[in-house]
Amino acid sequence: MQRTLTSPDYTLDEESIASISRALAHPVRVRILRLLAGETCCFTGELTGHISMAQSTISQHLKVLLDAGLIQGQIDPPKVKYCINRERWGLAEELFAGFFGSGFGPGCDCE
Amino acid sequence: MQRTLTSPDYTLDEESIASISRALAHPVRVRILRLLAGETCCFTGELTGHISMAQSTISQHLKVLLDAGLIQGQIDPPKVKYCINRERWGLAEELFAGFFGSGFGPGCDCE
DNA sequence: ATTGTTCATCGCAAATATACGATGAATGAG
DNA sequence: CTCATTCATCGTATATTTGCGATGAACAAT
Repeated sequence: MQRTLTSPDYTLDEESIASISRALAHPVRVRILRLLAGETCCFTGELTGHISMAQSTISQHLKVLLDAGLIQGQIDPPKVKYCINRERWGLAEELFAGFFGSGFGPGCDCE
Repeated sequence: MQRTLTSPDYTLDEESIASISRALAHPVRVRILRLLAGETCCFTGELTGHISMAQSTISQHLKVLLDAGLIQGQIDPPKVKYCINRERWGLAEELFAGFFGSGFGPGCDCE
């Protein structure tokens, strides 16, 4: 499937926001990030106990978060410890704050 | 396709973040929101000029943003004027700020 | 009534996402 | 070496997303 008819000229910011959003687009991934960021940071496969999904499915979701750069893994045999990628996390925070915080044009007379 | 094996017990916040994220998960929708939020309030037709996608495709993306509540439409025959739904926009801003701003657990010793 | 403009919706095709069980790889324990 | 544990990956099935052209609905102007 092609993405557009002609030009795919998206801003880096636009691509980044879309990319991070795709990673956040499933509630279970939001849940995982919450667990990692909030409570007991640096979890392992204890996620499997907290989430009631097949282990393979959770692993897939972790991969999505990894690919988005939002988390990082660290092998600690025979387990793997995951935690938030603070750098990327902070970048995401700024990106979204800037996006949602963008002002409204002066001529908006809707509603 | 089933969503989970057993419990779908997601928080309202988790669902909301996932839902809004799905709407932001395509760069062209981020672009559209930027145009609506930043510049002036737009008619659909002006978007057609700015985006180089089939009119039907743009209309579909607008529908996604509408369903997510991020924008609102106002008919002004024969055109339709779209603009940001400020209320929802502000709520999204808070949601994401709270999410990304959530602190890290004291025990994070990763990396 | 007919035409033109603007936008939404339908129908199709292809790509992605989601979930699961089964299997494979890596490692520590015995 | 063999076994158990932990996690990733493969293969499969189904659902959703994305894109387009074609068509439909609403309305203003003629």
